[in-house]
Amino acid sequence: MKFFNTLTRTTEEFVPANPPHVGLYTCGPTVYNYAHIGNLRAFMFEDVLRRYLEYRGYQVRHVMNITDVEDKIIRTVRESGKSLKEVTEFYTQEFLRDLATLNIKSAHVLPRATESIPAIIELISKLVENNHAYVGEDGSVYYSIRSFKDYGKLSHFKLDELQATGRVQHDEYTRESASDFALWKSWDEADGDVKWASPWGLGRPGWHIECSAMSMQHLGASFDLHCGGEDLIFPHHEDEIAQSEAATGKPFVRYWLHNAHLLVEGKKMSKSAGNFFTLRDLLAKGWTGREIRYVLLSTHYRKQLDFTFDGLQAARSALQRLDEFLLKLPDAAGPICPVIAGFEAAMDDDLNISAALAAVFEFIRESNKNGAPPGALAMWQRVDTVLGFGIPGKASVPAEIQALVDERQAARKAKNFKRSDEIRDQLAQAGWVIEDTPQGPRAKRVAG
RNA sequence: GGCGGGUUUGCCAAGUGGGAAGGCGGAGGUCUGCAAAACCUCUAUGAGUCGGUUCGAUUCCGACACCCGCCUCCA
Repeated sequence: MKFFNTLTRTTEEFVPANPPHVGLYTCGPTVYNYAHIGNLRAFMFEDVLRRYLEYRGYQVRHVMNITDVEDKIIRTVRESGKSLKEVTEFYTQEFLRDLATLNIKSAHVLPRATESIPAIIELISKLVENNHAYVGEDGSVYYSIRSFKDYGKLSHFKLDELQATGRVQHDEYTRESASDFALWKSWDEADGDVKWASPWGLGRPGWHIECSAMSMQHLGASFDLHCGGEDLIFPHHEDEIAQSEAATGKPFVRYWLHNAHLLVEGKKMSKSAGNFFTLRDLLAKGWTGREIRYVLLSTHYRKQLDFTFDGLQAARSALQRLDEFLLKLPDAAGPICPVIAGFEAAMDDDLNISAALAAVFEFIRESNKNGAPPGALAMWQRVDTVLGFGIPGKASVPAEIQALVDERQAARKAKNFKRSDEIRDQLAQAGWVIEDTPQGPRAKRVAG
């Protein structure tokens, strides 16, 4: 199995440090608002990654942090008059619900930054002792980028090539170099009750340090996989490497995987453009979690994805065709048939989902034409542990619906087509479609 | 300015130095009392533009055009 490693910018064979165990850390949400569809693409990619690793027999330990203390959260707390805990707990639960809607597997460990303060302080202390960090006048602690000679190895930026932008100059904190970043931010009045005691006085952790502390706490000083959106490459992940490796002297992460962002209807998602969607927005428009799942995972994770309503419609049609196929498969009994040709080869190749889905649809067409191989349903159950679309139940037709189907069939036999068409309309009203197949009528529930 | 990605059929989207997957849509067909549903078949002599290398390029190299991302707390 091969992955494109951001660190080397090449596609490399994946070899875990300690097989069959795999340590996977994925950067989680900052819980001050609902996740939007762009956020969810990242979690979808990570879900497919994890599921495929498990499919391949690895025992994955998946850790995803919840960032529950941060500037934007504090602003929300201040503006809402609620407590930090109230705000972050609410959005954390909403986030987990979104993941469930999309059938994204929950991480095994979901550490919160606010529950990891001791580990964070310990890590910062180590960096201060090592002279990789220093305490500013106001009691904030900063990481000294110049102290880490490999700084820039992930993003491939050179320090002197970094263009200073407005944000650097506007920073309210004191530090020696504009590019140094805060490990610990000293408390001020605007922070309200959000504060913890530390060797440097009251304050709160910076953003990057929490991921270093929590990932190493749960996965060790070195682990296999670390993922996130491509925007996190710099500075977030670059800074994580600097902090972690300066503290431990060991290589932090072996494979870095990053997903590209998405556009909505060809444009960058923004509230002012009116193309900003949360999952609840899409559900309210009548789209289902699995349709959204299909759209989000069907484009390769390193390619920019254009999220459109045409795409959702296409996903709906494709899934209907898949469901139709699965419903006609005989129940599994006996041996499983070989996995769809090409599926694993495609997924092994840096999760080439497009090619994998192409293999799936070729299999469907071939099976429709010449009959599915025995054990196909059991095989699909295994494939679906990766795709996560779910397998439609052989829907039981309610008795009153079946009675109408039978009555219509009797009317047809008696050539009473007026009556049979009435019943057909009636069934349509109730959300059922009749398929008159050579084997007789079949009632099918229609979506929407 | 620095670093990086992209441009494939109506839309979405793969692979590949030697006649371009797959999905959606569209067209035709099978089935049907008629439909619908379902299924089958077909649907890019051409891959942003111009050069080069090669027996041969969509695939390699070089220009150019356009689009996009990152450049200090946005997945």
